[in-house]
Amino acid sequence: MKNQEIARIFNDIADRLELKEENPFRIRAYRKAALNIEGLSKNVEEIPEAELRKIPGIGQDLAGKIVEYCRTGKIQAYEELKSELPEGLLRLLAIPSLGPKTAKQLYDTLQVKSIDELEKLALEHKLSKLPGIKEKTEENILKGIQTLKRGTERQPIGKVLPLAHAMRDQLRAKAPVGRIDIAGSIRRWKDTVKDIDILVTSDNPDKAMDVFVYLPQVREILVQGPTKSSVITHEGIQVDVRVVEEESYGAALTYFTGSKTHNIRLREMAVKKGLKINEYGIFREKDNKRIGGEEEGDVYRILGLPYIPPELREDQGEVEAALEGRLPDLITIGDIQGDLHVHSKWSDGSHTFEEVVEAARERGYSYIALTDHSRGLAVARGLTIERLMEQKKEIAALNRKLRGFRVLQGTEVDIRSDGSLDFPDEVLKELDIVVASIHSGFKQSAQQLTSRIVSAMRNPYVSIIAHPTGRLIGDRDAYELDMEEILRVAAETGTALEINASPFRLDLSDAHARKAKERGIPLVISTDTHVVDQFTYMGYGVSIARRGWVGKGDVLNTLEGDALLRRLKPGKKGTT
DNA sequence: GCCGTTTTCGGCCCGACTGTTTTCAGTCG
Repeated sequence: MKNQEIARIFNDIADRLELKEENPFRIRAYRKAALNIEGLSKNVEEIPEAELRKIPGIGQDLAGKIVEYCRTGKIQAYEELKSELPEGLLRLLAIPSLGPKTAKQLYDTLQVKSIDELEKLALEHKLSKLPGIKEKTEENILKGIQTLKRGTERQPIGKVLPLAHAMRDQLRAKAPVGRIDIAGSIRRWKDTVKDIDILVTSDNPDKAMDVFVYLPQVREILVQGPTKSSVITHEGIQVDVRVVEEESYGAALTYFTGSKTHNIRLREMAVKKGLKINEYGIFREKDNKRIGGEEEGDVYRILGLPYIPPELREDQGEVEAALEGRLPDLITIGDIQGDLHVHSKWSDGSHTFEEVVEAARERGYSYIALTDHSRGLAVARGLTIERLMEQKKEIAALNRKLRGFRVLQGTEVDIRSDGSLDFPDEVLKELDIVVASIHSGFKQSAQQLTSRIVSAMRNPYVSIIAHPTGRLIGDRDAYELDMEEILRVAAETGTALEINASPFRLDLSDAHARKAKERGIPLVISTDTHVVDQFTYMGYGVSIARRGWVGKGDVLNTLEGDALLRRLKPGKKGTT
C-alpha cells in the first residue's frame, strides 16, 4: 500500500513550496490531499485515475502525480524540487516553534543546513544578530531542538488516557471550572495519541489556568493565556486546556474534538448555507447573529445532519452517510455479554477460575471463555492435553454450581511455525470454543504468515483468530500479512476475527475492523485478560470497533450464551 | 492546486499566543 508514502511526499512537497514562499493555497492543497490519502482505507494503487479525482482535494494534477508514482516509483516534479534545497534545511522544520519563514531566513543569511549547525549557532548567540530574532527566540529554538531530540512519538491511548483522566479529575476538584471534557483524538478513541486536549468553562479563567499549569504532572509550561494554555508532562506529553463561554461550549467541543478534516467539512457545509462555524458558535454570515453553539448537537442540527459520534469523525465517509441517513448504529459497551479470551492461573494468568468468574459477573457478563495457552507455549505455561482435560472437568463442576452464568471451556491454541495447530482435532472438538493465534516465527515472509493463519481458519474447530496482525503499539509493527487473503478466507469459512481490546494491541485495527464488517465477517471483542483488572480493557476494544463502524449485530459476544454457541462455526457441536 | 445551487475565475476555515514590534508576523492547532 503506497498511501502513506504518497502522503509523506505530498507533505514534503508542501514543506519545500513553503520554503520557496509559494502560493499558500497551493501548499494547503498538497497538505489537504496528503491528509485525505493517509486516511483512505482503500489502496490508491487499485484506484483508477478517474476515481482518484473523486477523492476530495485530488484534482487532475495530483491524480496524475499519484498514478505517476504508482507506475514509476517517482514523481518528476518532486525530484526537481528536491534538488533545489538541501535536505538538512527541510529537517529544521521539524523543530517546534521554528517554521518556514525563520528556516529560510537562517539558510539565506547564515547558511544553516542542519539542526546541529543551528544548535551551535544558537548556543554562541549568533542568531540574535538577525532581524526579528532576540534572546527569547534563540532560547525557544534551543528548547525546540531539545524537544525534538527527546522525540514526541504518538503514545498508545492506554498510556495517555489514565493521565488525561487524572488531570481532568484534579482540575474538577481544584480549579474553578464548570463543564469539563477531554476532547481531541482521545475523545475519538484513536489508538495512538499525540496530546491531551481538555475543554472547560470557568467564571475565573486566570485562576483556572493557574491551577492547571501548576498541576503535579506538569514539567514545563509552554504557553499560558486566559483562553489557551499548554504544558508538557513528566512523560513528555503535551496537554492543552481551553476555556470557553457556556454559550460556546458545544461548538468548542466539536472544534477541539476534530478531526481536522471533519471540521473542515463541517465549515465548508456551513459556508454554503450562508453560515460561519468557529469554536465560539454557529453564526449567520450576513449579520453575524449567533444561532447556536451551546450544545454539540446544535452544530449538526443546524447543518441538517444527525449527530455524528466522535469515533466516526475522520472524514471517512461519515458526513456523506449522515446526509443520506445511513450512519451505522454503533455497538456500545452495554451490548457486550461476555469475554471470549481470558487466561487463568492454569497458564500465565494470575487468578483462579473463581476469581475470574467473580470479576466477570461484577461486570454484568453472563459468560466467559477460559482460553489458556496450549502446550507448545512453554513460556506461558501452556496446558498439556492431560491438563486441558483436567481443566475441562473442573469447569464442568464449576458450571454445575453457577446460576445465571456459564464458563465456556476453550483454548488459545498456538498456530505453529509450519501452520499446524498445537492440539490435534480430536482434542479441539471436545472444547466449546477454540481461539487460534500466532506466538512465534514473526519474521517469516508475508506469504508464510498468511498461510499459517489461513490453514488455522480452514480447521473446522477454530472459531476465532486472536490478535490477527500481532502488532504491539509503539513496540512491534503488525506482521507482514496479506490481509486481503485473510479477510477472504475468514468470510469463506465463517471464522471470527478478534478485536483484541488490550490498548497496546487493538488488533484488528479500526480500519481492518471496518473492512471485516463490510464483508460480513463475524467479529468478537475480547480482552485477553491475564489479571482481572484487565477486564476494563473492553472499553478500548468497543471504541475501536465503533471507529470501524461496527454495530451490535456484527459482534458475536453481544449474543446470549446459547445463541453464541449456535453461531460458532459449523463443525463445532456447541454444547457445554 | 482544488473547486463550483452566485462562479471555469477568483476564491480558498478560523483564531490564540508569543516575541518583537509600536500594529504585526510567525507559528501552531
